[in-house]
Amino acid sequence: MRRLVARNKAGTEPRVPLSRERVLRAAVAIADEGGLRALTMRRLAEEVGAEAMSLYYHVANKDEVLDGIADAVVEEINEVVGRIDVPSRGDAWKAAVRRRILSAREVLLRHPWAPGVFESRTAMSPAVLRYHDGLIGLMRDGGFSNDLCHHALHALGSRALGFSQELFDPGSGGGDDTAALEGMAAELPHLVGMFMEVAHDDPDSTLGWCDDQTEFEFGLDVILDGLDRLRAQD
Amino acid sequence: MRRLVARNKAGTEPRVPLSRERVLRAAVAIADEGGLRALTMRRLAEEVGAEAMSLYYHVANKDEVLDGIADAVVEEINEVVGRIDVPSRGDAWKAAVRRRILSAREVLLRHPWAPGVFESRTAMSPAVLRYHDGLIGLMRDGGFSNDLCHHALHALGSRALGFSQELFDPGSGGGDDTAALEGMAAELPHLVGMFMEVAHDDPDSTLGWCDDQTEFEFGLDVILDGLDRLRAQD
DNA sequence: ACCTGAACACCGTTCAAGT
DNA sequence: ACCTGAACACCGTTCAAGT
Repeated sequence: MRRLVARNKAGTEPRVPLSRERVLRAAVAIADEGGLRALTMRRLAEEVGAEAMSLYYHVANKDEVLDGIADAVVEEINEVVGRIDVPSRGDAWKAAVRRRILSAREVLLRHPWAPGVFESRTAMSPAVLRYHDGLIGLMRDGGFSNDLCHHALHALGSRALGFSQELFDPGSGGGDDTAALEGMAAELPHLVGMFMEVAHDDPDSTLGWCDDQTEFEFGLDVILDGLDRLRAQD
Repeated sequence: MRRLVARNKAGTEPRVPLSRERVLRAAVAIADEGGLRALTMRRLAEEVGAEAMSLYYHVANKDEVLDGIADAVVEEINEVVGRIDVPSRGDAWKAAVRRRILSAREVLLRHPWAPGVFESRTAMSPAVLRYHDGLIGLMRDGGFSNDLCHHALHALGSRALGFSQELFDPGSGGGDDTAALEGMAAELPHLVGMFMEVAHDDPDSTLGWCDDQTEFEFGLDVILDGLDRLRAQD
C-alpha cells in the first residue's frame, strides 16, 4: 500500500538507496500482508519505490528473494530463542526444548507463508543450522547421545521449527453442521463416530473443529515423551 | 514427450474424446516426469493432444487440476491400503497402522510432488477423509478412545499419509567433506560434534547423510510408542 | 456438445542504455 | 555504481467463433 520510500519531489527526502536488506524486508512485509501469491517482482519493486528491473541489481532472481525471506524468518526465530534463559541440564531438557519450539511457533504464526517457502528450499541455510545446533545443545544437556540427537531431529522434523502443517487459515471451514456429518456415517463410520463423540464432550468447539495450539502441543509431547523414554534406557 | 493421443491423419485412430479423467491422468504423468513446475495448462494440453483452451471445457481452472491430481494420489493410496488384510485387534493395532502408513509412503515416493500440492489444499477431500476413517478404524480396534484417536491424528499429522518432509531429492547434497564441517565447529559445536560422531560410527554414510527411510520409521515409531503408552493408561 | 484462435493481463527476466 | 525502458518468452484465462 504505502511505499517505504516516497517518490521524492524536489529532493525533500534523502532517497535511501536500494539494498538487498531493504528488498528482503519489503518482501517479508508483502508476504505477511497478502500471502506468497502477492509477492511478485513488480509488486516488490513498487513497495520499495523502484522499477522491477532495479531489483536484479541487488538479488539474482526471485528464487534468491524466496531464499532470503525464508532465512529472515529463521533469523527472527533465532533472535527470540536466543533470549531464552532456562535450565536444560538433566530432566530439564524437555521443558527447555518445549519452550524453544513453542517460541519458534509464535514467530511462525506471524509469517504463516513461511512453512510453504521452507518446503521448497533445501533448508540448509546457516540460520537453520544454527537453530538446530541450539536444539542439539539442549538435548546434549539432557544426556542424549549424539546418535539419539540425530534421530530426534528427524523425528521432530518440521515440528522443531514450530510447525508441522495447518498453521494456516485458523478460522476456516466453520459452518458445518452435525446433520451433514450424520449423512456421511455410512461411508465414514469411524470418522463420523469420532467427531460426534468429541463434539458431544466439548460442545462449544463448533463441531469437530480443533484448537490447533492444543493439538500441536499434544503431538509435540507425544514425541518428546517418547524420546525421554529412549534417553532413560541409555 | 509422446502424446497420449497422436494427431490422427486420415482418421486412423478413433480419436478418444477429452474428459476430466483423461486430463487429470495426463497431469499426474507430467508432474511425475517433470515436477510441478512442468505442469502448465499449455503443456497439459499438448500431452493430451489438444489446445490449452479445450481443457477449460473439462476443468474449471488450474486450481481444479491441482485439486484433482492431489485427490488422484490419495485414491491410489486408498486402493493400495484397501488390499491390506492384517489383524488389528488389541496390540496388533500398531503393526496394522505401521503397515498402512508405510504403504501410503510407497505410493507417495512415486509422486514426490504430491506433498507440495497437499499443503496448499484444504486436505478435506473425500479420499483424504476415507483414508483417515480407515486409520481411526484400526486405532479403535486397538482400544483407542475416540478422543485419543482425535489427538493421534493430529500427532501423526502429515506422517499419517506417509510423509512429513524430505521425500524429495534423495541423492542431493552429497559432496561435502569432513574438513568443511570441522571449519564450522566454532559456530556450530553441537551440530558438528553430532555429525562427526555419527559419521564415525557409520563411515559409509557419505558423511552426515541419512537413510531417509530409516529416519522416517524412527520418527514414526517414537510417536506410535508414545500413543501406545497413552492407550495403556486408558 | 465439444473444441479452437485470437487476445488480454500478467509473470520473470535480458539487455542495452541512461545517470 | 546504481537504476531504468523496451522487449521477450511465458503464464492462466476470456470470449466469440467454429464444427
